[in-house]
Amino acid sequence: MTRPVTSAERALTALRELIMGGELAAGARLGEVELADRLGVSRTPVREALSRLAAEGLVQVVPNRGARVATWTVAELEGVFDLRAVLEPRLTALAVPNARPADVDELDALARRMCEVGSPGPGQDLDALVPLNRAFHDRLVALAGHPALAAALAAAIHPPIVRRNFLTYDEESLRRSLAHHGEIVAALRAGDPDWARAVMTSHIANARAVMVRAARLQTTATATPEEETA
Amino acid sequence: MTRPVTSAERALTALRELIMGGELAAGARLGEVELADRLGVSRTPVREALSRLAAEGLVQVVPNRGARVATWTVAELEGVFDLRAVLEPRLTALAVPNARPADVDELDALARRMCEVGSPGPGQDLDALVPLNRAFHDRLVALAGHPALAAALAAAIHPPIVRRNFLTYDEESLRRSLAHHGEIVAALRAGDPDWARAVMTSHIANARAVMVRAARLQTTATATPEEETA
DNA sequence: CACCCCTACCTTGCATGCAATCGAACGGGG
DNA sequence: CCCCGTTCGATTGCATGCAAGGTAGGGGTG
Repeated sequence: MTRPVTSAERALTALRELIMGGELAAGARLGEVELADRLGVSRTPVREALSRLAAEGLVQVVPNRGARVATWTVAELEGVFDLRAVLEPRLTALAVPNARPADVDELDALARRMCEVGSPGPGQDLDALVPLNRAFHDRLVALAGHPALAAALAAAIHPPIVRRNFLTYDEESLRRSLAHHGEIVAALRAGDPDWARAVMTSHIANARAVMVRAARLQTTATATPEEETA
Repeated sequence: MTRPVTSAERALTALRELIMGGELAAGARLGEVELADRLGVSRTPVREALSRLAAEGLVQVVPNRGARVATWTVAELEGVFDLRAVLEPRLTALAVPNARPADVDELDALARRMCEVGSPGPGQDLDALVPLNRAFHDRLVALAGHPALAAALAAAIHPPIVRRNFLTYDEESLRRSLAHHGEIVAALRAGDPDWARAVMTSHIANARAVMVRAARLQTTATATPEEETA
């Protein structure tokens, strides 16, 4: 997570944010000059960013025909959650013996903060939840100390990632999800890998149910393919 | 597997081959101009290829300081095999219901061919084994019909992939490995996912033992860090 | 003699220009 | 009226030029 200093990296992160944030709709055309203007750089770093995003699976590039924001089907989304259901519990269990008290405290803080901004009431801010959630899971991934597993997870998740994640959670599922984070912290503190693994399994299953339902709604809602550039 | 038509794609595949084939040693410096000359293109497609290879994990890029062929430790290699031990058996089991007789025949042909060129004797050709093995596993991945799992696997494996894979197999392990391919074909024909999964689990465990041993030998042999460009 | 600084070269990073390719609109023929 | 060939426009793909940053080597000083 180094500060992007080169133009290419800025373009990369900016584009990622644009796509993940939903500002560039799925299937939207990504013209090089247009993006270059928008980001204030030349086409070269934009091309590099598009290339890397294509490798990540966030955009699809057809030679001589430009790039588009990647789309995914409900089946693909379900596949991703199948995979998360296998990998993330393992990863969580691996994190348990590596978690030092300071690490657990950090995760605890994140979990509590998520409960604050995620609970219904005046302080609710669902947009703030997304980065907190990423921070929580990233921290957990780092604790597992398993680069290959992390790479596999990143490769599988990046594409259909939780685009505008928590906006699709119903209240009950969201409460469950937030509770899971707290329970994972508890399992870490207890040093119980099996417990942590089980909670994460529930966590993914819960998320899966939410996302699949949302995807179904979305695809039926936008049955007519839309064509927009921004 | 489309024929690379653009220079960037040719550079990408060429570089991959160069690295995977061992012509570019791990840690070797990858100068843009040098590679451009070597591949007969300009620096632009080379840069793009390096970028994408960095995303794949085959090379490491430090801003303003160029790219090097990625190196990996024994621990990382073990991590990769941990992951394969989880993912590939699942994937194999998924392939079972999707495998049509024609597909099984194709895999059967590959397995038999591998036995031919892999068995000790006058016809032995270990170099020919590598592409056959890749074809076999790729075919299996395709049959599973699980893009996310395939992406995760590719992300995890690509880096420390089977570089000059079978050269490190001792005779007994190689025989086991070849037998596994045949047995997987049998499990597919029988339509038994559990059988297929079990064989693949053994297959990965066997490969793991071989690769880890080879990596240990190699790292102790080249204890002094070498610095070479080609 | 060791350490530090300064300079010069090399490499990367980015912008821009030109050629090739693709898509679409237009006109002609069936 | 519909279909096909052709031309024009737009966009990508690649090469090259220039500037910024980094590294290595040499000279000077403590």
